[in-house]
Amino acid sequence: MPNAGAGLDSAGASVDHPGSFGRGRGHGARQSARPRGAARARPAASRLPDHRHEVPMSSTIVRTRIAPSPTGDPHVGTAYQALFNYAFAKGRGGRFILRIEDTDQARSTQASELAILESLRWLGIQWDEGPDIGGPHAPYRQSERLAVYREQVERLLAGGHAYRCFCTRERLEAMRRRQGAESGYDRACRDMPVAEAERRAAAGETHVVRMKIPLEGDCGFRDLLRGEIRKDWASVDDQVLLKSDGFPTYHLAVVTDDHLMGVTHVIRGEEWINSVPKHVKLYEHLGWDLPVFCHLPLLRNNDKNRTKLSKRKNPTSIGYYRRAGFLPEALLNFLGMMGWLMPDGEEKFSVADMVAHLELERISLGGPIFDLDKLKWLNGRYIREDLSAEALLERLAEWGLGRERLVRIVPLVQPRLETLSDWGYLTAPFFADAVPLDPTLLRIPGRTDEELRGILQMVLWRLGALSEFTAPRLDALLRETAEALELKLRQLLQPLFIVLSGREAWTPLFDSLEILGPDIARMRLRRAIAALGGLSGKQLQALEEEYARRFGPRE
RNA sequence: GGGGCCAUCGUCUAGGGGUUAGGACAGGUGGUUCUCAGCCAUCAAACCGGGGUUCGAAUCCCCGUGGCCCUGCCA
Repeated sequence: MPNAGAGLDSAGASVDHPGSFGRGRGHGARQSARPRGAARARPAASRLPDHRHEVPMSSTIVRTRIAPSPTGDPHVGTAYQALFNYAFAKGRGGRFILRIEDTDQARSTQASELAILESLRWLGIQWDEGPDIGGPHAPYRQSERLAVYREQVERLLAGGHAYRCFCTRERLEAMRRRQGAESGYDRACRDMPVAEAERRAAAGETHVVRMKIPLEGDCGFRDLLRGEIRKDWASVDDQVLLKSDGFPTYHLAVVTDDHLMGVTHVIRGEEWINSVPKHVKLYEHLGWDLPVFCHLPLLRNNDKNRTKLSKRKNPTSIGYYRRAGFLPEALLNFLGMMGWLMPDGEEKFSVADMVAHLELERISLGGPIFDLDKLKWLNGRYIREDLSAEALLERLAEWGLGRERLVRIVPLVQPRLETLSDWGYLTAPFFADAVPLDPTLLRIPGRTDEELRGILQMVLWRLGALSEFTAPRLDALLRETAEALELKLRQLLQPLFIVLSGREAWTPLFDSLEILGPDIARMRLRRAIAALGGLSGKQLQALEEEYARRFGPRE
């Protein structure tokens, strides 16, 4: 039993009053710190409603948020975090907020933001405040709140808690090369006289603003699932807060917005634990109360080392699951099952069940593997247990058998139909997830299998970089790709027909690809590469270089 | 390299000082069935290792080991 309250950083103590640390008398207390068994061993009678200790101020309404970064396809990890934040807030009569963290100007795109919102809507996770519907703390897009962050930066500078740093990227790179993988920034600008720094800044010299991290001592804070966590300041970097483009980094933005938006519970991925000390320090310097921190385990790949879920090894795009025919309620149920189960152990449960029964402290901490087999089983249960034939028909239409989609397919097959009954065979690839694949058919004359794998990988990357998945764009992209790879168009397209349809001939590729959609198309490419033997890390690295040479840098 | 976090069947998990360590997916076998799926039954399958505390440790503590994450003007 750690000596809880005593050693805490002063800021840390403001989460709860010291009393909530020990599992003192009777009720209340004990759920937050969970040094093994402390929380779980609590008497059943106290399980129910007592959550006062989780809220900084007892009168405050619970507010949680999902804060995705619009830099790619909507990720199942985002849905996972959203689900727990949503269920927790709703279970406490609270509010759930959607905030867009688009502070990376280079990578953020509007298309990605729209796709993320659309994916969450499809899942049925409804936010109470967000960039599309507004709310009392608008705007909910960080790129529109730059003045807010700048104000905090000024306060930090004025208080001597931050400093301007004029180091160039080149210098930083050289420094990192010199000191290897040791701890971060060498703090070269930390002791620059303020007058000099202000003069240079006023003269328009580009610079960033960094946080002044204590040189000694340590920081303690509490995680709802793990109890107290301590970290030496010596292992914390003088983190950049404001980039030279005037945008904040995650750390400044998240602290500022979580406070200003009244977020009471920060429920997010475990990957952030190491950053909490910086955040704690910012809360302290800015004079703000800490929220409750709750770090959820990371979803893992089904590989030997259980690495963090990645699109390299797993479908991670919500859009893929949608197109592959998973029901949103099954996907949510499955995500909810990652680390948590209903109190009675039932595996099939709805979001409403979760809202009614979720207790964050019952989440298990081992990183769960996102196991497609179990997801399929669960999805099957929903299909056969919850839907009448009539309702299923409805779902099929919504999914991919609706008139608006069929209307697009008909013109492609019409020239190829001898009888109406050819329809089924010809269009089957539009309505499948995977397609039967005979790898022996996959080849490009004059190229080795390894070269073919590389070509498919580069096509995969190119498709991933395409902002608009439409026939004309695909046409242009694939012609350009063939040329860059020194292939005739038909040499490139021929294997693509096989990869995408499982056949040597199909409906016209560009149009078909558009209808098929990026998620399924890219999945089939990945499966084909795997069927051909896959690519090693070394090969991928070489391909990245070749790709950069031929098409420019990726992402 | 440094730091943080984590550790029950192959997988998701229950159990948190005394249990035949329970359930589910996947796998095996059998039943039902025109086939398959489903459904039912059944089998196999786990407490990372070593110390300590204790009458008793999967459970509490320590040390290992392993895994993950962080170590960016990404988030």
